[in-house]
Amino acid sequence: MPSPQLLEEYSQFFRLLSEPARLQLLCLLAQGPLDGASLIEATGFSQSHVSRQLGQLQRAGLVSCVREGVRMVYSADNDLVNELCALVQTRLRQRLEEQLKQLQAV
Amino acid sequence: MPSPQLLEEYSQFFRLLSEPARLQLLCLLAQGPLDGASLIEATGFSQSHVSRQLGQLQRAGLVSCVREGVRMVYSADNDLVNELCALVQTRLRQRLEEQLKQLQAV
DNA sequence: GGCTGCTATGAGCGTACACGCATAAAGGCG
DNA sequence: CGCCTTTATGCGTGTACGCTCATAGCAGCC
Repeated sequence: MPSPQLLEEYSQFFRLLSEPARLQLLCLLAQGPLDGASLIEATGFSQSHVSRQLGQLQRAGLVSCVREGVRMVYSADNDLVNELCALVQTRLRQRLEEQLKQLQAV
Repeated sequence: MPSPQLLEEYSQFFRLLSEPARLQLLCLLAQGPLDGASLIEATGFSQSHVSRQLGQLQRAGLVSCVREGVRMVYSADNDLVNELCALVQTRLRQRLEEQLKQLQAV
C-alpha cells in the first residue's frame, strides 16, 4: 500500500495519460521526434493547445525538446508509455474475452 | 500508433487511475477483499463517495463484488494495478535520479 | 532596426466531475 | 409486516481543466 503522497504522485502521472490529446501526442513522439507544426497537423488541434499539452508532458519529464533554429523538436525520451499501453491493451483484451465467454454461455 | 478509438479507451482507463481516491481503493483491494465499511473507515471518505468510485471501478472490470448477507465484499481481481504502479514508480525514481545528477553537476 | 515565422502564455468560457447531503432500494431480523 | 443496516443514486455545488482567442516572447533574415 503506497503512502498518500505516493498515491498522489501516481494519480497525477496517470492523469497526464487520461487525456486523449496528450496520449496521442505521446504516442506520436514515441515513434520519433517531431516539430510543433507536424504535431499540429497530425492531431488537428490548435497551436496553443498542442503547446500547452507538450508543456505539461515536459514538466513531467515524459517529453524533451531541443531548438532547431526557430523550430522546436520534441521527443519522448523512453518507451514507458508503450509498456503502459501494452499492459492496458492486454487488460482490455482479457475483459472482452470474458464478456464474449459470458455471451456464449447464455 | 493506436487508433483514435483505442486512444480513447486507453485514456478512459488511465482516467480511472488518475483519481487518488479510486487509486487508493484499488490498492487497498489489491491486498485482499474488503467490505464497504472497511473501505470507508480506511479512506475516511463519505459512504456515497466510496460507493460511486467502486461503481466506476466495477463498470471498468477492475473490481468485482459479492453479496454477503446485507454487506457487499469488494475485491480487485488481478494485479494489473500493481504492475502499473511499479512501472510508474520506476519512472519516478529514474526522474529523481536524473534531477539529483543535474544538481550534483552544478 | 523592422519584418516574418514559430512557440509560449495570460484571460475567459464551457464542461466534466469529485464530493457531500438526503433519500431510495435491498436484504436480514423481530 | 415494520424496523434496522448497508449500499446505491438523484440533486446541488464548487472546482479543476480542456480548449480557444489574442498576444507576448524569441530566433532568423532583410
